Amino acid sequence: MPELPEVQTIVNTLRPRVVGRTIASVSLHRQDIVTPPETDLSRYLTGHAISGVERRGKRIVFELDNGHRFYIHLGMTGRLSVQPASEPLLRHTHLVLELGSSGELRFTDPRRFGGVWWLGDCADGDSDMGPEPLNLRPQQLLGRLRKTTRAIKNALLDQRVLAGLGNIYIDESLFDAGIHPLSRACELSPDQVRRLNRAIKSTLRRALRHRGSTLRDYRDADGEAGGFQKLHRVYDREGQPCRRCRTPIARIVLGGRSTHFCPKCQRFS
DNA sequence: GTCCATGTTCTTTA
DNA sequence: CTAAAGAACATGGA
Repeated sequence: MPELPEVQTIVNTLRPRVVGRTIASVSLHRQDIVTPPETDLSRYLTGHAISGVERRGKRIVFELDNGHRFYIHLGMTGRLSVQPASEPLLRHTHLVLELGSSGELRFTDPRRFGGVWWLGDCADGDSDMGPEPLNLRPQQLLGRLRKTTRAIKNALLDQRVLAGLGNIYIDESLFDAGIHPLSRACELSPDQVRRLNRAIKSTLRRALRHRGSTLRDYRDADGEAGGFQKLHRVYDREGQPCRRCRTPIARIVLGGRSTHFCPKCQRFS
């Protein structure tokens, strides 16, 4: 469910409700969502205040008053919500942090592709991730894309190339840039890369303005759905007319994922 | 029963 | 050896 716009919206809604709060107690219903596996989360978290919440790629990074950090990744179906303790727990709620008068921070994830990663005082846990797409220079993008012969769609799915894009926003950005998803990353012209860089930023900014896309599960920390799915131009629109030229949107499978594009607006080159 | 799903990581192939 | 493709993970909805 979560790509950069959804994760950022969750962070924005979470922040005012958890920053400054002290974790009174921890209940972990499944140890197997925690990495490293033997981490004693309860011992590390109980009694500490949350001093900050930030997004890095698709990760939600929490900082404690002692400088220790951990992050939550939502995988495909993960949700974070802040609710009064009196609200019934959703099924598949794996972690609950008791925050006093603020209520409880709950992590729910049916498919369990998500989880909690303990970083402790480790300075960086993100050396394996690419740069943030919202402050990216076209020259940087060109430098990273030039190193791989993969289809541009597959290259952009790789979080080591760019951090935060996923299946929806890649399809939407490639449409905006007029680039065919099968184009080899290393063969894009400097002009195409400039257009792609602009398209990624404008797509993400528009999605952020609409608080992300809710296809099924996604909700922000207040339980609100996003609205950007109504503005998708290609994602999940197979067979429907292109909003620019009326040609039916095509769907192919790339990197094991559905890939949507307009065969006329995104010519193969 | 079938196929599909907003993601990542491990394994296999070339 | 490396890069890229494919399978696997777990659950639920159509």
